[in-house]
Amino acid sequence: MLNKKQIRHCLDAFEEMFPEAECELTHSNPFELLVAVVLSAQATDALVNKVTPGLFEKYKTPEDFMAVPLEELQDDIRRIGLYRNKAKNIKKLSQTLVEEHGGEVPSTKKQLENLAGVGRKTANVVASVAFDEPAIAVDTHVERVSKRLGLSRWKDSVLEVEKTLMRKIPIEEWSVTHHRMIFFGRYHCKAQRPNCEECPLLFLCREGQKRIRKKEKQ
DNA sequence: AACTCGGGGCA
DNA sequence: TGCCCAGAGTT
Repeated sequence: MLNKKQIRHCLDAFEEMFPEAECELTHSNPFELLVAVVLSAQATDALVNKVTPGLFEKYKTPEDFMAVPLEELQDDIRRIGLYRNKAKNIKKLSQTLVEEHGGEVPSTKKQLENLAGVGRKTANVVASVAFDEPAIAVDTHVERVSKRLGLSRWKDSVLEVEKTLMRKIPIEEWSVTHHRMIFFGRYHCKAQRPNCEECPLLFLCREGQKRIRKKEKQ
């Protein structure tokens, strides 16, 4: 596991590589963000962004989602994948918003996690992006990057990764770091072919050095 | 912890 | 073709 100085190196490198990193899901209010994040599970942002503009043109409020027949909503989001469950969840979630939150999106992680189709990751993203609550949403990118760099241990669960990052990163940097790590993971420290040769963090990355050695042997 | 849902993108 | 993707819910 990295020490404090090494962690600072990581945060600085993330900033230098992806200073403008931010949530890429197109949305103009918390409700649209919530729906977009629910839809984005196991799908790419690019794909979700192709569907949501038209979707939000048609559905503007939780009531709109409640009113439409399930089959019609499923058809509207078919291209995204996992659409059967997602359509059900969005209808159910909309009903909960209306019945328990006055039609508004709640701002706390706990309230968000109680909504259908919203797990810890989605709750963290919405709380952080829409309401500026301190949170680190651990998706596959953040998890992979954390483990490769040694910001967390290999055998850590997703929850343990989140808790470790929260412990090691200053709270005022949680949000930016979250987004920068996602960009770092998607464009640089990729799951399949990480670009270790051109990585500014190779000097402190055991996984990267291991990969380099392996490549040199071949 | 493992399994399922699932179409799209990419090699 | 085969494999992976900004996960959540159930068993």
